[in-house]
Amino acid sequence: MARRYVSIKEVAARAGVSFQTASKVLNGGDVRVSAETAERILTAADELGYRPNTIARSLVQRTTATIGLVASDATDIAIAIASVAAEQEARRHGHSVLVGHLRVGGADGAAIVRTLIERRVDGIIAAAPEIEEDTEVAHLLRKYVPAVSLQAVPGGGVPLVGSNHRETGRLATSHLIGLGHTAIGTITGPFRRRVTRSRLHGYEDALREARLEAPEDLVAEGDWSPKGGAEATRLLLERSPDISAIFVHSDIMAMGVLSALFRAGRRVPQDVAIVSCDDIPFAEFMTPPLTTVRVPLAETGRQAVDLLLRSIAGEQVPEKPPLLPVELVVRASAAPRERTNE
Amino acid sequence: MARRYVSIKEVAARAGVSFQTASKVLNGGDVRVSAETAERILTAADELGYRPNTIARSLVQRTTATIGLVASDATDIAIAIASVAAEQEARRHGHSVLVGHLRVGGADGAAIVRTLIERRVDGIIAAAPEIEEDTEVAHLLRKYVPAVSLQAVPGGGVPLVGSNHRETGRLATSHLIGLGHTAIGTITGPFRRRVTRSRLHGYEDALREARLEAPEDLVAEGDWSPKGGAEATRLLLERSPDISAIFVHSDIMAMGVLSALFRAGRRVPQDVAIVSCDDIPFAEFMTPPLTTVRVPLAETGRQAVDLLLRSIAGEQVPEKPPLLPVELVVRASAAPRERTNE
DNA sequence: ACGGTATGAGCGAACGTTCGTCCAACCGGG
DNA sequence: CCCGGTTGGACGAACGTTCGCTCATACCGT
Repeated sequence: MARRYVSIKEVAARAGVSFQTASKVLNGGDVRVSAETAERILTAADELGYRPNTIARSLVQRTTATIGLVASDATDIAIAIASVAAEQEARRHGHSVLVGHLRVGGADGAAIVRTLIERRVDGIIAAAPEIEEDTEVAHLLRKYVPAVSLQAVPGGGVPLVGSNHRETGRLATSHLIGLGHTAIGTITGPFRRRVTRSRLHGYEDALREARLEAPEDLVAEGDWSPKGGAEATRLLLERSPDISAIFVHSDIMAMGVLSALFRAGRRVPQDVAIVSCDDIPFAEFMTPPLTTVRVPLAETGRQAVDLLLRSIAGEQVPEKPPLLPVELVVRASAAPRERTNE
Repeated sequence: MARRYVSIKEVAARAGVSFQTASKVLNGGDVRVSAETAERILTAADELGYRPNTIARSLVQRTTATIGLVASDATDIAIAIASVAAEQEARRHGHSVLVGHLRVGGADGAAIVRTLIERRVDGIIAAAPEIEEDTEVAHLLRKYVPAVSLQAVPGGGVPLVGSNHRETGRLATSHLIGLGHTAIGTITGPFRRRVTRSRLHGYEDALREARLEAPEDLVAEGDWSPKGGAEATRLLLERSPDISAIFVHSDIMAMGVLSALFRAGRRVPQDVAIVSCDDIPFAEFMTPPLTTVRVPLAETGRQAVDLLLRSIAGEQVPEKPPLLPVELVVRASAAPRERTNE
């Protein structure tokens, strides 16, 4: 194990040139160097196993080609998909990604952002709903570094990318309405999350369009987890036994919903129709395959990076770029309402 | 938006001291400085919003307090869980994490590792089965930087952490045997993966112990995806219609298995018993809840960074630390064999 | 043969820190 | 009144690059 990096000076020495000349051919742009000298330097570098020290480079260039990603616990598949896509997109543009995953609760958001800043990332992507109300994070993001957020930032000033959540709710709900359902419940994310409220608005929009009522006891709050979905389902069933359809705010919660419905002896889709949203990779392998509104998760991650990179480059980016479109994917979990008992 | 970092020199100037003195109180250890001077420096730093430049620090200290993580597409939940745990553990120890997610196929492994090295990470964690046979990656890991791997590394020389895969296969299979099953199939990961072969060995161990045969047509190769699981299931059903139990090599594939079985009209667990492994968070919310062998994913990630950190600190770490134990979690997807048709 | 222009390479400075050494002033004791 | 020790702080050097400027040589056309 060598375990000692060789510097450009050693390469230069071996090639018999000044280290600045070596620098030019090894990295710099304008190579005003003869072909043979260049060759000599290159082979010397190769023989020595030279790897440029980007730390030193960053110091002089004052940019690190690194972006920071603060994400909620990426055990949440939707977040993971966006994160991975973001990292790959960043790498495609020559940037690396420094990640920080919030602990549950998300109280360490500011701490994470601070270390990212101290490491002089060129920009930060915030992909963590938990920090939606974190004014300290918002302040850091505004003050120190270009940033793009996947969720609202208190006080604004940070471009927001994402999909059309309201449309998501509307689409899901009107699909159920179109199927003949009238007693349509919804199992939401945490109420204080913007995305939840938007989807809820979409749900209400659809009901209103169809002149249906939206009684409060048809909505139950979940927490994005299967367990929360299951609990909310039990609550809904108890409060409104005649419910025939549910719009669930995430595929992962839908797993819990399916599970709870199964245990309660209600068949899906015959007794209860389910439409959820996200369209995570295995939505089609649930039992039954999930009808869901596809949210462009990976695309969101990529767009965030592209926007951030433009912002880093000094371009003026809109604070509210167009929302990404969503699309209904029809599978088996939602069927027409059975009117057998009329 | 200020967007310009203030350096320690500006802080020093404002406090009326040399920048080296400011450095001492702001970061350095032995503060041979009067209380009032220190106070003055601190408030100056605060007023100016000073954030140390860790890039510069890294340059002189020749360590970055950063570890690199090369992971397969963390859309795979198991990988995601380990990654997140690893990052949090690293942060707990004051380290940041630079990630790189392989593209499908994993051909860019060496490229990722190389950029990690150029960024002078203090160590690297390899969490990507795809690079199991990548000799170039192996070479880089051995030569340049302390590393820990979650999968085999060709040529060795890199500590390996992980759980007992063979025991996993054995445990799952003997649970099925204990339930009275004799025609037990298995749906594996890709054959060329070490983990697959180990679990397969465990499966065979269990069959042998019970003096059961292991006909080749009872094993079908999957690819870790639900889709692959579903296809393998159809194949198995076709080849051996009398199969009554299946050991699946991952919970995610099990989703596809469950789905395919459902479509084929086979009930789980009455007609076919399923045991899989991993115990991902929503295994208990599948229909039916999955009996599975719990693999300590998060623990693995944490152990990897602990080991790596020790290795970075210069400690000699064993190349084969003890395998983490696995444990059977009994839920509903595996029931005793029904002998109705005897 | 001469001035002008490429061409090839050297060299000083700077990036923002940390680390160790050096120095001045002060203090107390004999 | 002088001397040794302590305290508080300054200062040079180094980390490994990039960047821009300078300079020597060779080549070209007239």
